[in-house]
Amino acid sequence: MNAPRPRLVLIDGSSYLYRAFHALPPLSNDAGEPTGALFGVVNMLRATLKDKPDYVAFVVDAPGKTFRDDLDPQYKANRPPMPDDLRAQVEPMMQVVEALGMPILRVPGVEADDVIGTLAVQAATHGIDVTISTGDKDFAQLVRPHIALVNTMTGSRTDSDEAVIEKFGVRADQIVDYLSLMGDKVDNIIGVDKCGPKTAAKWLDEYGTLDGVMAHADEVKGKLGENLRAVLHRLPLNRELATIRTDVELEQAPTDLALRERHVEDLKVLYARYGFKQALKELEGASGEGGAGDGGDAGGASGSARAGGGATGLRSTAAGYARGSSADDEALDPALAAPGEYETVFTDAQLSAWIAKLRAADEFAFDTETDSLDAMRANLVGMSFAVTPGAACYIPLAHDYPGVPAQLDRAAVLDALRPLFSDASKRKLGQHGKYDLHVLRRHGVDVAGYADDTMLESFVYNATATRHDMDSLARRYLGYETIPYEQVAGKGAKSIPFPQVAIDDASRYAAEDADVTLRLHRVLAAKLAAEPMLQRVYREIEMPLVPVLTRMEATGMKVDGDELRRQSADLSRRMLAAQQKATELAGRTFNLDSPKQLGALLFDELKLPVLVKTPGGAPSTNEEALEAIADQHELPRVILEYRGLAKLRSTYTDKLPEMVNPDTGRVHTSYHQAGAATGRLSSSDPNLQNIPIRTDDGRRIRRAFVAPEGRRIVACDYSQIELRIMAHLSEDAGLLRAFAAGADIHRATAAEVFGKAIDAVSGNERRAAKAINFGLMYGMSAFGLARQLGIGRGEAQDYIALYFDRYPGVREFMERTRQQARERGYVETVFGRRLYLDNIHARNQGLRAGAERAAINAPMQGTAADIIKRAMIDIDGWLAGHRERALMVLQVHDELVFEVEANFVPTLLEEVSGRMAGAAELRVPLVVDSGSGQNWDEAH
DNA sequence: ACTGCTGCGTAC
DNA sequence: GACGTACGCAGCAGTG
Repeated sequence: MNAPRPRLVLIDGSSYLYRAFHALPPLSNDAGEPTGALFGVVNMLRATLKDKPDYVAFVVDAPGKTFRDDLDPQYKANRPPMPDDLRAQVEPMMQVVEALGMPILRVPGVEADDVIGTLAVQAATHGIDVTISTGDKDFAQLVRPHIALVNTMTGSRTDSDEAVIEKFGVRADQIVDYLSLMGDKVDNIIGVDKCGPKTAAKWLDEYGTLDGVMAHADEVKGKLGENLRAVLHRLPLNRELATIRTDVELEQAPTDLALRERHVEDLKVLYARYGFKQALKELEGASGEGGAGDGGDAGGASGSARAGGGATGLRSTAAGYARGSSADDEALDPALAAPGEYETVFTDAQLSAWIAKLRAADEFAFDTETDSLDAMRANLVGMSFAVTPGAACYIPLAHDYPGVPAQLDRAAVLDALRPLFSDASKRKLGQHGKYDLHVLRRHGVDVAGYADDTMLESFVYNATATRHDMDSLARRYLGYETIPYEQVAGKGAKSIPFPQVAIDDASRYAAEDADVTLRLHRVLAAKLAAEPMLQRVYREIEMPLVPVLTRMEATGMKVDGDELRRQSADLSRRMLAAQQKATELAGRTFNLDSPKQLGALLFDELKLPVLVKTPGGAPSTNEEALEAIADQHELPRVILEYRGLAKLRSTYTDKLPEMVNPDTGRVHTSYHQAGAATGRLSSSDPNLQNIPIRTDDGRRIRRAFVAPEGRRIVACDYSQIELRIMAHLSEDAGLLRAFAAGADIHRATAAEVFGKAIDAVSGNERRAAKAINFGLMYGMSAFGLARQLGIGRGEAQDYIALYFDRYPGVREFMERTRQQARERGYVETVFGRRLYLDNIHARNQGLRAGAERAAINAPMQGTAADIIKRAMIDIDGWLAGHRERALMVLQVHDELVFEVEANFVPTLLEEVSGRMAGAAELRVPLVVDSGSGQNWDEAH
């Protein structure tokens, strides 16, 4: 054997201090000095010294700038100052390190990482075995022969390429590229939005290096692909920032770092002072295992209040930007990005002057600032206005902090503004104005003439760009960087409510909102004007829908909270029974909610076969997987039972009662008008578009959506609307005939495909036909159909071939749609709404196939969305004369729900059905089914 | 304590 | 790899 190589341990001091601080409870000594982090670090140091390294260094950052700061002024710009409780532990830590006899390295102008990197490489090339002791994954890039990482907090050791691959999914030489893709929040390195370890590893596996990923960026589909392309230009900089230098000038060589004699007396004093009993005992020659210090106070619970201090709805969501559409490659006008001049209105004279300006204009932009993101609870804190680009004002109304300047009276200001807001001929414009309409309405101001909304302009112009918040739009269409909300109000737990934001800061932020909205409108209105069909979708569908949705949200729906709580109790009881049964069957306890633990139990311990994998490659425990092994063990069935119950309770019966607004006693969902690229609405807080209906337990939840005394719930839904649209678009003779005859479309399809008379179709055949019908609309393959029906792939292929044989128009329609997507880069709905497909020409087969499936689905899903939106606008207009008797309360894609006076039900059914059916003239009739009852379940 | 990702499941 | 569009829950790993 060779002589043992000498060993060098390089300790990443800052990393351990911070990690120990976060990982350990906030311990303190008898004098009340914080000691948690110190305790962690000291234990780590003692463990390190037990192995008796030949050389050792404790490396920490020196204050001052480094080359990374020069590369990127934003580097580490987000870092909050060190918490006081941690700062207090730094000096004691250095004293302990010193007393232990460890050399301390703190090199001005060089980050600790680079000191460690340089020493490690030098030592390794001079016959020394190096261990880097750190909790920071970035160091994985240094792993190579004779350089290993160890994390003594977790006990993990990474000492080979295999170990790096096992941990990160990439080789050590790919780590820098991997980090560049993910970015680093704490260092303020902007990576690819939504790209985490899995995605980064997948891309690097596929394309080898960062350069490879960048070269193939146009093949990556979906939002991730957009996000990747958006930050492409930054990635080389990220690589530089993430690369640990191994060539900096240092005064010390590795061999200068011999461990010195420890200073026992100093250590005794320090250990005693901070209460490290175990360490003290060891020092005094005794030994023993045991208690790791007295527990201090446990970390205090924090409020779970939603992030307050919201401004304009989407405005305050996180940044992150998407590439502009394929339709707007023009250069941006630099004048658009110039800073604005803003005025804060404190006096009546200033207010009068601004009102005069607003009166003189045809159109103005406005925005509200509030103390909550929830429009149904938010209080008005200030308002801003803009009439000409670059000039805006902010009127503070309810800022409240010590020394706050006198502000105008809120009620008086609103009274003065009311005539402007109620004048429908005065065009108002906003960004996500539905939010502001709610706020003003709740403060006694009804807005008429809400004429333009930049979020909706952007959505109609290019729905593929996923973000339509103001910050993203300003960046994309103006080249303008807005002031982030976090900059004025802080972020997360440290954020302050908007009323406490200094008026000066609030003014810059809020006035900018109105100014930028106006600038954006100028740009986007011109773009839309150049596309007459899109212009119509915007003018005739999206804008008129805004007040309709506002009314529906404001109305809300009555929910019987007590009924839901009873259901929760019942579900809990049954969950407990399932859990006990599962424990019995497993022979041990485990967390039924943890797919990881469940997978280990089923597939490792019980050795059940893995028939389904997750997209991440792990054995799946989803419903399909559990069904597949349910005949081999009792446990999977019990898990399925538990899952079903847990889902209902956690998502619905527990949560919905919490969401009842105390002022109205109802739940007020938010509809997101720019939510789904196809033009559908989405619903959140709570999402009322995914309330269960398929199982009996699920459907019970709908019984809690009730009508008040004397009223009924009425539900009207389109029958098979997307298939009817497919018939319309494909003009397939067979499909048109079936719908014209009013046939049960799945049964009719089965009769055609299986060559039988309508009456001879079996239940199973109808089920298969239904799967084909739906599958086709989603672009499903034979493989998918086979899986869905549990049949062979060949058989599934036969069904599909037979289908296309009987309905050749459908095949042609699908080919035509793909063709159009390829030629023009987009597909459109019957009403001209467009969806761009960024990946339709991707070289990557999977991405391209995905884009083709989306292309086939979008015209049908989108046309259905257009139709029901038109119906809603029409119905809302009719309901204007009947507000006391009937309210439109919900939309669920192909269904509208109303709350109606009992004696008005027949009228409403007739009117609504007629207006829904008449919302479009297609080659097939639109059929509407409806029902009524005391609750939403009965109405079906 | 907080964030983001993963796995899963609900709707149309 | 294999079915389109959403929202949201719990677990979990990572994090100065």
